[in-house]
Amino acid sequence: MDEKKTHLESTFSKLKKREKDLRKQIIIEAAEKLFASKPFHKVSMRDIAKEAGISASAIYRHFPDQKSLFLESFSRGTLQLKNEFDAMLAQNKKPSIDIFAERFIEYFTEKDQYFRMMINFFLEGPVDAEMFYKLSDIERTLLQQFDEVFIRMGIKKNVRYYSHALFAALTGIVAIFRSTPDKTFEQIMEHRKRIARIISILLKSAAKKSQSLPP
Amino acid sequence: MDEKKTHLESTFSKLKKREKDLRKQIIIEAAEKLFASKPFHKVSMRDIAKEAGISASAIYRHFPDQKSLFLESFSRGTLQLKNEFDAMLAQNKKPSIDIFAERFIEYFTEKDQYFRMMINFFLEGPVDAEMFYKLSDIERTLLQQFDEVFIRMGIKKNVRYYSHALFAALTGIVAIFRSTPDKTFEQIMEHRKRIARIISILLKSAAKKSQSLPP
DNA sequence: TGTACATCAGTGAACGCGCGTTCACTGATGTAC
DNA sequence: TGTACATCAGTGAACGCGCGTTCACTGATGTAC
Repeated sequence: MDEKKTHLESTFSKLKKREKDLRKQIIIEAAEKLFASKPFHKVSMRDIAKEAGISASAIYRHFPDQKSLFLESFSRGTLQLKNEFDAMLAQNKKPSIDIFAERFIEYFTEKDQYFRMMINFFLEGPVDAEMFYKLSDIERTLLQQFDEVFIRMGIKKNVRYYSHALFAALTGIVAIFRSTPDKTFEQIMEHRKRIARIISILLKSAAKKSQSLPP
Repeated sequence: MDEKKTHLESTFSKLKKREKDLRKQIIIEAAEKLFASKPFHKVSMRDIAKEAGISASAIYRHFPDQKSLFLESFSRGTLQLKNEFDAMLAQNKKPSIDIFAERFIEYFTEKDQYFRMMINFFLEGPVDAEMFYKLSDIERTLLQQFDEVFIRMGIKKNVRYYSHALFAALTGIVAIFRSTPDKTFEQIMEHRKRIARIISILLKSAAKKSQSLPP
């Protein structure tokens, strides 16, 4: 009886929690939509409220402040790529670095908001310690996944340098080749992938050489 | 007599022009100093005025608005690198791409303000047509200089792709590897150069292969 | 079943702030006669 | 040499605006007895 009551209570509070999460999700999705159309530091709480169909003050029932909202949006956004890379690593014993590079490009070309956020955090420094840890964590995770691919390709020395070179090059590619009035989304995507392929092929051939060298 | 008068007038007005330019320079240097310490969109006209030792409204005697001031600061800043690259190209018939890559890293590591500005313009889009042309011009010039180096190294096909790959990689390197409390300026510089060297060596070896292939 | 109370998402007005820019003005310097 | 006028860098107050956030309040829903 007592047990049953606890059980009911717990499912009930779970439902409530889920509802609350859904409300948060609506706000985050509104923010995300706006981030896609303008620089994220120009997205105001009033903008987000309007997009979500609520008043600005209501947002504060769900997020302590603007910074937390932005950060949560960003970490939800990038978590997905991390998960995809994990799945790719689990599925394929010896994956090629090409497909990781290509997926990176695809992902951040489609979710440009998050890319711009990432660069902004890099360039302007994180606002506080919490942000710093969360961002460092995301970066570290991506680099470790690249490391893993290079290790499985047989590289034994200086794996970190390969990962750094790849990560930097991919980031630069997305930063530089951007849509202009005379280029379509598809053309940008294609060009980014082409340049990314050049880099990953070069890194792969370097990796093969390093592999055949004596330890 | 008439001629002499004209001559005098012209040197006089030249003097006045120089004075005016010096005043502008003082304001730009004040802005530049502030850009080094915080995100440039957080640098206010009042900040700049205070740093320059004048009132905010006085700035408007020299620049029509904030955007023009920022743009002028940026284009003066990047012009220097363009000139250095021109000199390097004039001095050496067959320069190596390494030294261009290294100089790029050095330059933007020392003048991080301009790097952050450049990235910002890329990511958030130029404010108006004038800005767009000025920025496109700077980018095009840098790419052409890289093209020239690759051409002199003997590459005949797809030169543009090499330049794009290099430019993107270098940009990514400066964007990603940044100072943290536990890393000194020298360590950052060293790491950036190391990763840049990996990229430029890989591109160089690819260039050599492409050179030895039949046309 | 009915009543008093608690909880909490949401509202709209307001606060306080910093911003880019404008405006009327001052004072120094140069120019015309 | 003296006087009236023009030019222009610079000043400090003010304007108008948008921002993040707070506050007193409402109304719906659940809880206790």
